[in-house]
Amino acid sequence: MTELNKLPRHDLPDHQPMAGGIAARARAAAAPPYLTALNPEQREAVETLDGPVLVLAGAGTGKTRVLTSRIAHILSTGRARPHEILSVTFTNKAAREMKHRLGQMLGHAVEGMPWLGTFHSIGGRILRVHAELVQLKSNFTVLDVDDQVRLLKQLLQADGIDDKRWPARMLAGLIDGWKNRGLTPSQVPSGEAAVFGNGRGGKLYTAYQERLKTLNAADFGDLLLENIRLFRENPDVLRGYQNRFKYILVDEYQDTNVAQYLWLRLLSQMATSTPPPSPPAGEGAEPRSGEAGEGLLSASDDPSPGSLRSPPSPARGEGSSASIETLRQKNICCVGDDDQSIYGWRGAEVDNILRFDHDFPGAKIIRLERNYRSTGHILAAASHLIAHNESRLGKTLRTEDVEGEKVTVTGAWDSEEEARAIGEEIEQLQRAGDKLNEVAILVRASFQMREFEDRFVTLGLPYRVIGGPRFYERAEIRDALAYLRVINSPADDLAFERIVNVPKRGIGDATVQLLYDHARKQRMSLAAAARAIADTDELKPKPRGTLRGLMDNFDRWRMQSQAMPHTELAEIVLDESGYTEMWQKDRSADAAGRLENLKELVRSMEEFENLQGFLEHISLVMDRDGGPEEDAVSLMTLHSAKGLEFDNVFLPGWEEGLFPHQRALDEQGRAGLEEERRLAHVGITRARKRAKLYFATNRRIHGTWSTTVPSRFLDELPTDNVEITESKGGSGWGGSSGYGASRFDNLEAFGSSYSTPGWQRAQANRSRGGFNEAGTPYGANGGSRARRAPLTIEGELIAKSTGTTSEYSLGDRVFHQKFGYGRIVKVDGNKLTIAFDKAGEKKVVDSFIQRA
DNA sequence: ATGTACAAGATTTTT
DNA sequence: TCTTGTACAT
Repeated sequence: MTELNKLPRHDLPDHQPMAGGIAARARAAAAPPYLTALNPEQREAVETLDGPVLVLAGAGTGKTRVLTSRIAHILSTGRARPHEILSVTFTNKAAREMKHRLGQMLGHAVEGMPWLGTFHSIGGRILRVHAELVQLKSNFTVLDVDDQVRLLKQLLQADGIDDKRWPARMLAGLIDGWKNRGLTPSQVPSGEAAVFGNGRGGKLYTAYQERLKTLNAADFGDLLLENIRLFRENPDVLRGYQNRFKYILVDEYQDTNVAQYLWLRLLSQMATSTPPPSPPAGEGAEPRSGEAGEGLLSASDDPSPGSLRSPPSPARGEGSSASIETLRQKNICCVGDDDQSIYGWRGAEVDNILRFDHDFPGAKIIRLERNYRSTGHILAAASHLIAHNESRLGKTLRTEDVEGEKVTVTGAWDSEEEARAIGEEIEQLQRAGDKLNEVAILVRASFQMREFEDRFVTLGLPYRVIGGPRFYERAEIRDALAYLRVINSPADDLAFERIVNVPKRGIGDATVQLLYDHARKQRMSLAAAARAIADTDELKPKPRGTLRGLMDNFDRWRMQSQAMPHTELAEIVLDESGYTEMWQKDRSADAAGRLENLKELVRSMEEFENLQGFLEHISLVMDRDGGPEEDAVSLMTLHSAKGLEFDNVFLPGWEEGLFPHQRALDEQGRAGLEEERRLAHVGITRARKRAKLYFATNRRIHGTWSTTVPSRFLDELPTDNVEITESKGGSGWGGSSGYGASRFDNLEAFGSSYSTPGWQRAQANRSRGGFNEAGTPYGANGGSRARRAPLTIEGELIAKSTGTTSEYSLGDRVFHQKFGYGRIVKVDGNKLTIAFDKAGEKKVVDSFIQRA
């Protein structure tokens, strides 16, 4: 308890004024300031340090503050040292915010907290340390979505699957989903594995994993899945981490998926729970991820078998088995809000939070229900709306703030008028002295943004789009990174493929396909294949020359990278490859900006010690700090608004089909509707002072105008807290008649149609697969393959000279697709010289021939 | 190998 | 409506 006490008052978060006066000061002398600033429920959440704790924190109840204070408290009571605390958040943004707040509270002590980050970044770190145990090299590359899809495209092509009917994106989504649910290839339910027909989905998943190993790569899902496998197969490693982390803190627990849950469970050594009671969904409900997680567990070695799988003991101990006693119940603290779970569509499992006390017997559940953010009307409206959800734990948020302004609902003739009306209201706020930084427009789908952008441009109103394409996702940055990646790890196929013809050098699809065929057959990387083929007659002289030139360039750069600072290397590479030149010649409007971005990239490399370190950072963080912000309206989707707050929040597009989104309804049924409602709840609760909802009667969807109907969510708002206003867009309509007649147009008239959701059909079509036969553990098929496929960089060298001896010998009669029949006259490793009957003597690689 | 013409399809998004 | 990707011609 040292520097914590010296905390200056202004470091305390601002929306929750400290109780003033002498009494408060007296208390402050007794307790450290990070505790006195808390209300009783928050304080309980901070001070309950022993055993598992679930903090059910509603919107705006200060959950981040609870987490930071809790860490401060752990440290100041000397229960753990900074490096013994594991704190995971859901996004980088949240991790940064957390670090920032802790920095204010703890000063430089934060530097000693290495385990503060996201699930994936921490999983990635653990994996790098133990890479050899999962058959990777520690310099493995982490594929992003784009790489992932391109790799899958190759696999599909090799398998003769039409990308039209079964796009690689779809397969990527499937594999992602499986990984989120903690399923290895052998555990994918057979029904789901059959998606491409004939169990092909599962086979492709296996092939994909094999290819990743060959390339010494992992995708984001692997960061956790491989981690789980690592822990399972190496109890000593697991034990090490279990001992290391004395306290585990989890933010946004409602958004954790099964893989994250399993990872946490292993680390915290919790008792195994039985699956939640099967949902009352009726006929043939699809297997939900909760069960899938159990499948994973039972299929492999649960560290604590038997006794714990029997019904969960609600109370700890209870005279039952000693094994529970011996279980170290970790001090895990999860913070979340079931009403803010909005990522179900990508595998988040609300059940995780709903069954917390099953997983952690004796868990203490603390509710934070005092909202410090919103005024009375706003909170009441949001609460009333969310109360329509059936599956929730239920919290009653309260505020001691003033009633404030009512939530407004405004109808507009069309989306254009909606934009105009909002634009005008914002200008009015601006005139009244409100900061634009305190204004946000939250849309359901990103296509809605365009109209607002157009409007703001004409008005000259400064705005910023949040969650647009990020820095590291820009094409030029990814290209530049690809060059660096190939230098850093030559086996990085995806990077190689990306830049092999950028700038254009005349190496087209045909050449790449040839390389790919060879690489796949030989189980080597594309770069290695390029090297092997560059010496043969498979290619025409021109592409062969360019290819060899490119490989030589890479060799040289790789050599230089040892000798010079990596920033300098980057400049040289971009220059000599002709990449900079390409953009300089480009006459389009954004070329200059791209060049600027490239410079920015080189600048940002300076912070890192070497290329390797920089690339590692990129693959895990892929994020950029926004510079200082000038005063501007924020425009973003509801999803990216989670965790933010603004004085004034505009919520356009509350129409059936858009919000709730039709697709959510079709695909997820009631669950989808409830998630949409949670999204609506999140939207409204972002507002501190004013929440303004809009709906348009006509909206252009994909170019064609269609008439829309106000969202059912509008009808679910409490009348007392809502005011129905007229559109100020002033384009004739909107005044006297129409929507004003009843509450929102003729809502009642079609209200009954809600009850016939199309989702039942959708759900019936789905497979109700059980699990595959308890299968081979993950990676078991790696053994047969490893012999011929040297994993990484070494593979290059082997392919280049000898090592792999050809299975062909002198004099063999062979056949070649292009050159026809011939006889082998020389063998050099896997390179053969063949006298062809028609084509004469050619050098080829053995993977292109077969015995005649 | 590359440029152009047309068709299809178009939530939410982090790592 | 507009973007993206694929088929076709150069």
